[in-house]
Amino acid sequence: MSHPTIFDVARRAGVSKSLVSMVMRGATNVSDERRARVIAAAEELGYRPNAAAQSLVRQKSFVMGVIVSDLHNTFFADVIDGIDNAVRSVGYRALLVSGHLNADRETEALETLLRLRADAVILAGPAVDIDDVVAAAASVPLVVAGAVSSHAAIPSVTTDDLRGAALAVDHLVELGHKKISHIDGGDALSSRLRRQGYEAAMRRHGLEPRVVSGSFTRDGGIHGAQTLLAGDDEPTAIFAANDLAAMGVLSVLHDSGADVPGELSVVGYDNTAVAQSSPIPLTTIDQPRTELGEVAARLALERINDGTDVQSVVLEPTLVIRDTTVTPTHSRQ
Amino acid sequence: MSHPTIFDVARRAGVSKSLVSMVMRGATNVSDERRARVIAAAEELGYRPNAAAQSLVRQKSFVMGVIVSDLHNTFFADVIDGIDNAVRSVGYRALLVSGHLNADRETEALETLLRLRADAVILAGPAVDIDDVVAAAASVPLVVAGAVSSHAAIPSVTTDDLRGAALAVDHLVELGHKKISHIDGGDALSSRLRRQGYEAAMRRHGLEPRVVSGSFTRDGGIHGAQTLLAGDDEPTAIFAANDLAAMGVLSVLHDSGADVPGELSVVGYDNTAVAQSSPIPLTTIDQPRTELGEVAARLALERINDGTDVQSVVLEPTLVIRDTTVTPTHSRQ
DNA sequence: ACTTTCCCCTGGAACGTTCCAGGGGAGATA
DNA sequence: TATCTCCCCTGGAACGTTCCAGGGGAAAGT
Repeated sequence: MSHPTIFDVARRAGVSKSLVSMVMRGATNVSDERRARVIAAAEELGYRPNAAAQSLVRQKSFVMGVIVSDLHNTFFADVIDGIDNAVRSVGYRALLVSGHLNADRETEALETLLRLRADAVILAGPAVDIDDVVAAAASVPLVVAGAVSSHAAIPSVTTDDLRGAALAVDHLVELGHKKISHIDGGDALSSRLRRQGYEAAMRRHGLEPRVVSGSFTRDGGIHGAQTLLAGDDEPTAIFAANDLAAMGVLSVLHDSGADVPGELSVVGYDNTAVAQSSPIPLTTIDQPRTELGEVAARLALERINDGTDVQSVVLEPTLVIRDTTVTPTHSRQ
Repeated sequence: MSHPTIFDVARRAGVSKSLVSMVMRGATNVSDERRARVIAAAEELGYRPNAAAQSLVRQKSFVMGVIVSDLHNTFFADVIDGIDNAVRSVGYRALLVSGHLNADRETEALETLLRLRADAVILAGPAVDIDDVVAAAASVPLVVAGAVSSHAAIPSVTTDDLRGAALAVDHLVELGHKKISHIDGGDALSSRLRRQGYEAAMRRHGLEPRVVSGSFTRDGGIHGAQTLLAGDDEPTAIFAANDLAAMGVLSVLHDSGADVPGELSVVGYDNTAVAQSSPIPLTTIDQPRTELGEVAARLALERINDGTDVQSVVLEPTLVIRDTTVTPTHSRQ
């Protein structure tokens, strides 16, 4: 049950602990014969270096701590893939702690990672008040991924929500739509940006924006769609705050017998799994999630290595055209 | 940037390192005055105990390692919630490593956790060949969650797929369906069990089972549904291997203009987010995911504490009735 | 034959904790 | 006054590594 140490290996191989250490770290100035003996002994005993002891003496853990605000959101799965890739290639390991969408739990997660002496910490979509985190940032490089950091000392990597909303509007306008309504996502920062992007793009096209309030949930989409259908000036296209809300819109349209996309086009945001697996695959805005993680990891690694401050990064979203958007039918136009 | 140690705190508080250690661990036999001084000093310096050093000397890390086979699958998000809850309440921390649905990466993840000297490891839905893991099980308690372990030395926690399939069939039969087809999920163990459960339940009701091959993906559902619709004996209900496949079925039915659930009822499996957020919310079989994690964590903790071997556990699935299943229309019956 | 060089190896100190044996001093007891 | 308790505190050893200074011996140079 208990773990063999470097001494156990040394004894079995008939060499000193130092020689075992050298072999394990791949030093070159070791005779082939001794090296083979050490490797054999280590194998036989099932020896594994104790990372805690290594971390202590090396003053470095080669651990990239990652706090995942919400594991239920597959958005972060891709971000983590990106982090993991970037980090593995330079000999680091990504260790994840779940934040459970809860500020206290995130603070706790950060504490755990700091005690473990992670060399840097990436906050993936933090819900925690960033000010609580700033103090910690004094002892470890910190990077925020997928949310804007409100604090200058903490760099963040995000995508451009203003631009994403413009992409959606441009696409619909190009198809010939003029009456394009937006169901917004509430008070969250990214919701505000998407709304502003929508409004600006509409005006740029000489169209009148029309926003109804909603949320980042299926129900938000349902309410928004109901409001829009009840009005006397039905739109020909709806741009929802995210995919979940778009699914709500689709369900209202399905129940009311409206034909999608024949009568009404729908665009979501985020390109989540539901957008793909929906009965009618959803046109949506994609964020480069994996890249988001990769860039965040790179920033963090840079800060570990030279300690210099790094800039925040904003990445470009893209449009993914699927089956919920077409040219509006003439009768409705 | 660098972290203060127990000595820094001791110097600032004017006491010995041992006293600081005692205060940090909440020992009672310390005078109030000294305790206050130590706490103040620790606070001022931003002192955080070094978990690596603690782990070394205590010969215990209070880390529960978790290998998550697939972060993109929200199934595991709930499992992890369960693990985290169970583990936190006894002073442990769950540290996650992503397996990226890849046997090599999982082996690597296990290696990482073993080097960190996690006190136990939970494999959540492992894709790795369990035999590769058995050797590791000699040095650390191991528990498999959400998949059946083929090895006696490694206990597992799963839900009863045979029973889940029976639940689906019973529900449809109760509604009056007789022609119930199953689109299976391929070769995976759980797919086989669901198919067997379906077949057994059908025979129990005196009905003839009809299985078409598919997979655990949207495409699998699409192909299966196309096969069924092309045949001359259309079913009145389809039981898909999982929710994703069911979404594929729904999309084929949507395209062909078939009314769901009026003409055809559909049942999925897993109760994933798509089941809820689908335009027509999906009737499906739910696995007690959180409980799965909790039980796995409890088994692991038991093995840490008394080292005795523990039994595998099988939990009960439940039926979640939503909008894709109704009594078949007379004309079709 | 003596020194130098080089290769391969070794022991000791250090990393930041915990825990244990023991010590100083105040108050109680004789 | 001398002894005993008890409370609070301290220093040292240990945990499993890495890294450094240095050592032994063979080969090479003088």
